[in-house]
Amino acid sequence: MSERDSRYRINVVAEMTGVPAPTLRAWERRYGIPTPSRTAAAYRLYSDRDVAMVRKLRDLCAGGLSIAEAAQMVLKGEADTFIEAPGHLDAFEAATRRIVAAVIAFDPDLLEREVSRAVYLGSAVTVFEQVLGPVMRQVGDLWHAGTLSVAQEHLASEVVGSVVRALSRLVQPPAPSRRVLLAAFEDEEHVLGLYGVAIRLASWGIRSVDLGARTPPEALADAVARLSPDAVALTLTIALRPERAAATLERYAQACAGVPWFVGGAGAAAVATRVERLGGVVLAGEAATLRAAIEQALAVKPQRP
Amino acid sequence: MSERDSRYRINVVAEMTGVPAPTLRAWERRYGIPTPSRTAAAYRLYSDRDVAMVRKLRDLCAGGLSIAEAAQMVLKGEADTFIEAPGHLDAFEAATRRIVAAVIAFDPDLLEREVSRAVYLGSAVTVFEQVLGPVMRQVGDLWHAGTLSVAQEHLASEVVGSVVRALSRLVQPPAPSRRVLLAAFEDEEHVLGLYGVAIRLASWGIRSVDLGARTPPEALADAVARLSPDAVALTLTIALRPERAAATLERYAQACAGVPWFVGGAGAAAVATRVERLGGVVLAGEAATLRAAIEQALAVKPQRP
DNA sequence: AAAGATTAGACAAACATTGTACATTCGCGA
DNA sequence: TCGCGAATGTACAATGTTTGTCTAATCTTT
Repeated sequence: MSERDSRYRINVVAEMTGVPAPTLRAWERRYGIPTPSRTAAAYRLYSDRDVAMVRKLRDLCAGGLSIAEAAQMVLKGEADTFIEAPGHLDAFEAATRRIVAAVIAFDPDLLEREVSRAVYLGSAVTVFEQVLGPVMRQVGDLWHAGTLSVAQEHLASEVVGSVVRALSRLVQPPAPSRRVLLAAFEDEEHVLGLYGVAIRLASWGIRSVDLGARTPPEALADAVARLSPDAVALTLTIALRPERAAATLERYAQACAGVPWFVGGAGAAAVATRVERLGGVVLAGEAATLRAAIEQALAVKPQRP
Repeated sequence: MSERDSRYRINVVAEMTGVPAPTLRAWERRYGIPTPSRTAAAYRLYSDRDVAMVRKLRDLCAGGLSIAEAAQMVLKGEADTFIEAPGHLDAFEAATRRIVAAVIAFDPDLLEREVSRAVYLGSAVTVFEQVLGPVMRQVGDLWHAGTLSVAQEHLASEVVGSVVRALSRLVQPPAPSRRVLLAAFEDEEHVLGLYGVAIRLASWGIRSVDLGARTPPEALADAVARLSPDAVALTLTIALRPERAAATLERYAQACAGVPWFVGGAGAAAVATRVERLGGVVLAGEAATLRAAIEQALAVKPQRP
């Protein structure tokens, strides 16, 4: 390559990779990786290769490995079977891109393969938050932009949806734990977010019961009455019809009578004030908000007897 | 498949499987299963095989076995033969009844448990045909009869649907094989039958690509054009609006231009004559018809180049 | 002189380990 | 129907490991 290898000082590398300088030194001291060259005055000079190595280590760690194992892996050259990131991307971004590319190419086999592979990239929560969630967001965007056909969007939803659903069932904590009821508003077809919530809840030891898409308020009321869940989470990505929004929300609020309830999803912000007036909680930032809200809600109501 | 020698720390495994870390240690101590390798500092390192083992134990427990029995079974390698165990019809019927009972009782935990247990009763096809299919039929009937609430129907669909979907993905034959495109009519929400078809096709070595619920004819046309499948199978359980039925069917028929296409499901009989006039095939007795029809259709069109 | 790098060592938080103990739960015989 | 004992998940304590960060003293670059 005619590319003369540029050299970076440690703080530049820290900036580029997000790994603090002291940590970089610690990695070198403890695992001997990377081993940058030095100036006459012993200042570290990282080559592009070194930087790529740091990125690889960082990604492997994010995937659940310890730094010691990651280092060993990279040293033994095994890392490439595990992650093939084109240099400047981290593993999750790369996986996301490959999956979206498979959707664009309309290649179901490739899509299956890439999605299955992504599942091994880390814990369920990580995979959902870093890969499958973003994939569906991008697919949605591309679809709205007219880049993707309806068929492509369907295919992506089907494959990714089924994997996420399977993941969410796989990680369910054992039975005697608190339970959250999940459902989508009526006319709401998108339930991927619900599975994401289920996965996150599971990682905090909370089970979820999913009623799925298009759950009418009467059904929700019925389920709440019979199951007495510790909370209810609803997803809303579409826009409620303005003239009926108030009535609809009220019916859902009544269905949740006495149980903490949350509304999340892209369409939640639009109804935030109404929801709050009805005693519900709107999940804006999702992950962070959810954690706080759930903790607060479940702290009040102790473990079921 | 590629042998991955990834190694996971105990907490990662706990999150992946939903089995708490202390329990994992207890299982290892008491039943010697799994026996993860150790780091120099005696930290447990679980391989993918170990993780799969934990999942199997977990599932077997969910299916009603004690952990001791499950462990013994997995150790002796019986867990897989157990799958093909003697299929007395009573067992299937009993499982069906227990699952329906769980739906009626509105007990999500019991439902999960019974469904998980049923999965180990036989091969994917058998389980679907003998248990999960009948369950959904009965649930549908009970719902129509007003015995089940909407919430109960939703819950059953969600749990059974996700299991069937997972099954159908699990049994997909390897890539270089003939391919059938599956989709539901627009406005059609019930896709369970499609997964059943996918499972059956898989047992004959045919892959399927699923576009899922509410696939409009344009999307189908797009998918047919891009994927050139060997056949298309559509599901219809609802009644098409009479005044639009002819036009709708025609659009779907055109979407399938040149490819053998089938219509199945409870609503198929009602449009049988029209479908046949348009060159499609109606699947009446389901299993038997499907086999014959598919064989005939795919015999004409050879393996894709 | 100020900003930034170097080393070595120390430290604390997070996480694992083992062994023991405890509380439920469940099946079985009384 | 009542308890008894085995089975099983979980808690606790004491100890050890891993790893990011911090400190102090010194040196280089600008």
